[in-house]
Amino acid sequence: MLSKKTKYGLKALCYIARTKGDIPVQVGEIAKNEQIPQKFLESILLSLRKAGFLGSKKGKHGGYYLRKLPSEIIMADVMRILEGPIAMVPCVSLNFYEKCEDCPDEQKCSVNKLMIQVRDNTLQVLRNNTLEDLSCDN
Amino acid sequence: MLSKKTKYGLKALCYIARTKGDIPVQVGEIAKNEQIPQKFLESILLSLRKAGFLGSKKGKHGGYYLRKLPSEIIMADVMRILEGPIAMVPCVSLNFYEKCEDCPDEQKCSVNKLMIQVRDNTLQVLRNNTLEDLSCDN
DNA sequence: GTAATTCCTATTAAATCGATAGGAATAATA
DNA sequence: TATTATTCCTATCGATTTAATAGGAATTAC
Repeated sequence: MLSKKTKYGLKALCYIARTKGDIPVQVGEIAKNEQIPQKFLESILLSLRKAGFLGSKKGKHGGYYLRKLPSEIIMADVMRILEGPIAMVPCVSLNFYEKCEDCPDEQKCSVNKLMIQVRDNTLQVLRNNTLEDLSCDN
Repeated sequence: MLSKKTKYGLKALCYIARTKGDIPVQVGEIAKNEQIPQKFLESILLSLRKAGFLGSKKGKHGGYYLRKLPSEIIMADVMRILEGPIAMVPCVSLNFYEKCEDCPDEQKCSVNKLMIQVRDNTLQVLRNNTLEDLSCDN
């Protein structure tokens, strides 16, 4: 299941993407319009900023803005920051690989084989979708 | 992330599938060979039995056996029993649909659109893989 | 210097997951 | 019939994760 963090984060990115203004978008405004707990959203946008997707301006009239074009923000990358590994088991994760302690031989593990397929298909979708594709204009 | 329940369940199904004998396979044997807590495994096999994948025999020399051919046991169905919904959000789940309380219009929700694609691609894999395909023979 | 905002850390509350406990029901067999 | 071995069932516990809240420091506009 998708965490609320990820869901909120994606919605916030969309919100920012469709705000065509010069001034940064404030957390309070997003929280209000997207019905997201403000303090929670603060921490989410902070991590998106640290990951390089967002820039911020502090103080009065501060807020967040995109640091790249929506078409350059790949969903796979966003998901990895917000949700963590895309793979369903660490032993098939490309970016968060970990060996399973209970599995003597990964090559022969049936679960491993299946989850590699799932991962590849999920990745295909997430790599081909950018923030622009989410049609945030509605 | 895949729950241990699902992982254990899949491994147990494989174990049973590759046991070519007339007598049912006992929980204790599977637990020992696959390094799964026995009591936990009991409850997992019980749910797989209730879902119709396994049959059981009680009492001495009892155990579990497959009720279908491995080639007839679809991974998507097993996953739904063990792991729950395949979709990452309830609003795009085919078998466990639920409306998002925070989303005014599903048709226009950007997260919804993305997750439908992820679901479809995941389903394609899980529907095309059966217990037989997990190559449990190794 | 005041108000408004991001930034940071800590804490709490709730939910879920993984595992355990204890025993009832059932069946084989000596 | 008694004993043993197994599935079956319910309840609970502990740990972890998730979602949300709290409080205030740092920064900036005016």
